[in-house]
Amino acid sequence: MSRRTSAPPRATITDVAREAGVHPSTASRALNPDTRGMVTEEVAARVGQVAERLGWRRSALAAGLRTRRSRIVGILVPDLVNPIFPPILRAAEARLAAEGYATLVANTDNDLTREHMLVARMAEHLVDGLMLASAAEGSEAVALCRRYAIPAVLVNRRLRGAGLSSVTNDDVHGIALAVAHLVGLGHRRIAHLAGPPGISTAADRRAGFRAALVRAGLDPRSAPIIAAEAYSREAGRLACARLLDAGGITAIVAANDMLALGVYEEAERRGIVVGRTLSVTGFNDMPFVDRMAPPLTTVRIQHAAMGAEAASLLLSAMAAPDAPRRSLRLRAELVVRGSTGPT
Amino acid sequence: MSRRTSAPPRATITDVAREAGVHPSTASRALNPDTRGMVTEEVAARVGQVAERLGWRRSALAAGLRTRRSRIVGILVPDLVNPIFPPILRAAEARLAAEGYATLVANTDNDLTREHMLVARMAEHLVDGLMLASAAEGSEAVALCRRYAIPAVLVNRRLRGAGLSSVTNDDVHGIALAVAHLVGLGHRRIAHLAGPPGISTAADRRAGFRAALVRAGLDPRSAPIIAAEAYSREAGRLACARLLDAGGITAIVAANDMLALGVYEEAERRGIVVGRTLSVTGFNDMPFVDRMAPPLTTVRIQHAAMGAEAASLLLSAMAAPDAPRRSLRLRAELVVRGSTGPT
DNA sequence: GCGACTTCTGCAATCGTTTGCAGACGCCCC
DNA sequence: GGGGCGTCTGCAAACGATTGCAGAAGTCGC
Repeated sequence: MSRRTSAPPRATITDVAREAGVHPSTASRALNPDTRGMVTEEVAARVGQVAERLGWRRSALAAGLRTRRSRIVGILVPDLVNPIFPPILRAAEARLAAEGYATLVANTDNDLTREHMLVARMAEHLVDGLMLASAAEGSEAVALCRRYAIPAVLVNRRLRGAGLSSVTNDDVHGIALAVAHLVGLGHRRIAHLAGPPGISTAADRRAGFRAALVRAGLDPRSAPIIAAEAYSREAGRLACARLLDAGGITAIVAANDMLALGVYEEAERRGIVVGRTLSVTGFNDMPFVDRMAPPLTTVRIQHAAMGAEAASLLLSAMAAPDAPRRSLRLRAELVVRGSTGPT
Repeated sequence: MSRRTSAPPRATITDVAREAGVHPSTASRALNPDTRGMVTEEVAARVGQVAERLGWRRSALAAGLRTRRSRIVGILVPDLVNPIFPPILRAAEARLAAEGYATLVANTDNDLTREHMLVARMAEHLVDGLMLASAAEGSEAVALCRRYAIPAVLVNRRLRGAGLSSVTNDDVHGIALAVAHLVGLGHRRIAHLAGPPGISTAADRRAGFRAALVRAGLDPRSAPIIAAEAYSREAGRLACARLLDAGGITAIVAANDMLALGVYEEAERRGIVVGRTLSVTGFNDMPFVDRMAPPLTTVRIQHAAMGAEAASLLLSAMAAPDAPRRSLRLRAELVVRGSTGPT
């Protein structure tokens, strides 16, 4: 409203053209790397210099309006504060920035209404692509992308029938590593502290857990599985309490480091020594879990690679919207520390 | 280039106008909350319905081109993976989103060239404002903002003579809390593990350290101060090694939790028990430092408030570019845990 | 020396909104 | 009944770039 504009009017491409003695269209061609070849070397140089001297900067708005490409991509995360997202975002942003894209970031709070609004807003800004790190079941984000014809990829989560490329961890394999490790230590009564329902990582890890037990010759039906309400410390603690109340277990495979920390807390309350009386494994290898007491045995995933690959997938999808979808699964590895020990 | 457009052409305001039997300008007024009052109730309703039916979405590009406002703000951070930034970003994004702004995020890597390029890119996108969480000395970001007439605020760092609003922690007071705590425990030979030079937080905390010693009646000249090369674990460990080599100290006030963790590591290597033989304090209260071994005594800062306040300041600056600058200092509090003990 | 061909530049339309200006219309009051 | 005023809507010109088309040179070969 009240933008008291004392702003020095920015130079436009028309100014540059006039100053360089050429037509704006020629200036445009000279200034755009892709079309520079269409003008004489000499003209290109002259226009370039004038542009430099006048401090000209392309207006992404005007260019985007004409070309219908904003050179912006959006990234939706549930909650940036969750430590697994920053590395993903950082890697993705780096990759995209290298290709000349700016990155719009927004938090959905796992709130579908909010998510809807944010996707719509991004559509208004004509984002060239969307990276969805939030998609839970019930999300309309995918449908909206289709409606607005915005290329999109999923990261960290899959979604059935979304018809989108995705990059995820090999959760099944990762959990199998944890289970095999515990079995190797002699554990037979192993429980699973699962993630909240409706989230693909939770489902995959739960399935991986059962499969791994079977492979180890154990009966999955006798292995307790309890789902936490959320991927949070407190939810983990509560679920753990139920697990311990049932009794009889010597190890817990948590779906997540955050949940594993909940286990630490409940164990502390009960005077149980993690790593001795009770073995615990996490998932993600968040920063600093190597300095917990005890250091957490966990499954390390490739955060940065996930972001970078997702960015690549998105770039492909933007370049060729009709190309077939691809799903990448990134290898996970077990990091053995002090929270697991022989039974 | 090859966007094989099978895209269903989006409805424009002209389509809506035609369908509603009014002129595009009227439709524009009806669809814009600020100008809705200029048209009849009845027209507004009709246009609104048609827009809804046609699935019309305002093109932020076209609107921005005309109004010279993009409704986008940019946020520059050095490194999103540094745990203090996510909460700041999250709070800022929430506040800005509520006001209808989208948020462009980019990492500078503390690389001035990169920073320059990113600010330029954001200027191309005609951001309405910029939040700089990265500004170190020597940064041209501030100058660029002035040149491009982009309202900006600093967050977490100050910059002399920048002439910008800023929101920071009360570092001096925060460090004083840590020092007073240690002195209260009987420590007299206290060292400071300072942050890298050229960064305002490092300078403020260093100054706070000296001032606090004086206030406690100790001689600051006999208190060793060594600066780490960076705010990182490894840099902290190296600087700590030099501190311990010099000998004679019973406590270390680290400028940062990350540096404090470096102290943990070096202490471990030397068989020193943190919390007993050596007391250590951090700064920031990053997630999970409460579960370190030992739990870290540290100064808690108001991350979220910082982001929210910075967003507010930026909103003010955008609304009234010529209004006077304001500097907020947020109160810090000491959280006593296991890493400090009586000498 | 002329036609065909290539290479470079200019012309003008276009992307989708917003907004100053002015006209139309209805109403009130003298 | 007419002048004045207020309210609503239409007109057209921006905003700053891109691009299909066409014309102007210049080149080459015969």
